[in-house]
Amino acid sequence: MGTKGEGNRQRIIDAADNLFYRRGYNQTSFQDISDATGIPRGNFYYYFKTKDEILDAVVCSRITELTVMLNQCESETDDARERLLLFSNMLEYKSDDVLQSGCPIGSLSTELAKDDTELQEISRQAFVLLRDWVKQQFKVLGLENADDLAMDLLAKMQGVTVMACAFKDADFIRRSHQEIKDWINAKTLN
Amino acid sequence: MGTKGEGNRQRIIDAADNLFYRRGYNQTSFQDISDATGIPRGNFYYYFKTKDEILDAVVCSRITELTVMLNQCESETDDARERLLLFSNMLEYKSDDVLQSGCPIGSLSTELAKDDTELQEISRQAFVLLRDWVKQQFKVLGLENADDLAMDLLAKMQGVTVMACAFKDADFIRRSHQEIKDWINAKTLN
DNA sequence: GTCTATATGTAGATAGAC
DNA sequence: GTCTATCTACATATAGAC
Repeated sequence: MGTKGEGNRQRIIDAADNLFYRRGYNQTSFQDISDATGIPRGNFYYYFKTKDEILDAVVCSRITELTVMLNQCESETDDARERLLLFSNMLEYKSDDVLQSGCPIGSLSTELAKDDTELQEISRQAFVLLRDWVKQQFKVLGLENADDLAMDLLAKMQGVTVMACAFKDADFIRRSHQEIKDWINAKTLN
Repeated sequence: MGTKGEGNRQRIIDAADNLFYRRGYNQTSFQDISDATGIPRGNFYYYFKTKDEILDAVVCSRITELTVMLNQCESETDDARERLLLFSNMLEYKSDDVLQSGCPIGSLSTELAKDDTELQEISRQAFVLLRDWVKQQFKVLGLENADDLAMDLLAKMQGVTVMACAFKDADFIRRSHQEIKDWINAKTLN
């Protein structure tokens, strides 16, 4: 029992995840999610009481995916510096999506900052995860200001994303990614 | 003739400008603008045929304001390096607004990237103005890669804005602003 | 669990009186 | 130029049959 239901629940989350990224949270309607999944609108309320709850589930899903991605970075190398370089690769790896829709986490946070405060707090959880992980890598490398460096790295990546998306400039992503890798090396190589 | 009308037109633009920034373009309704101005909804269509036209007028208005601000930077000093430093001050000067709603230009561009392509092109005009002006300052200082440096500076400011807004962190703005000023000096002082 | 029908509100846009 | 009334579409959400 419940297997079919949980399958549908996940399909709703996956479709919403994609639509929230490509069109934005406020611009995504239940009809859009219904069209993408084939599941009728009214059925959503069996799984989620409100649209906010779908957002919450989407952010949880993203956090799970990010955790998997960060674990892969950790399993690929024991060197925290190399882990940070792998993490920064995401920028160029997701280049096409970034140019079209920006950063899934950054753009959601920016959008929800203009709505109710509670909604932005939900979206912030994903940033907290990344910030803590990056901080931990700098910490392992013996750097005192690990949290500041974590904020700096995330800010660099967000800034590149915003400008590259605004100007649809893939070359800027490539060039900036290289500069970010140089910065990571400069900070962590002694 | 027309004087009262143009006054109302500007009041609509100013209210829309503020609301587009604080709530976002898509989340701002004609009713919101009506409430803010006291001008009835239906009246808007005398001045603008569509909501898109209001957006266009708002972006034009912002470009005018930015031009004034950039002219002030130019009139304050003949040194392009100092002009860039003055420009970067905007980040800290508008700190409260940035924490609450992000960057008016960056957040609008990010939002409209998820709508129709034409809308984002409208919002991009403001970024083009800033990019060209910053580029010109670097150029005057004899730097070869002036356009790259302009993109780098804008990306830095956008990144700081996104992260500071996400974490509501005024200290991060202050610290990052100092680092940006150091970067400008490092690039332009020989 | 699934789906249809519908309630209720509000969006952008229009028509036409004044 | 100004304002009211209204159109059509679509939003979130609910009720209840199956």
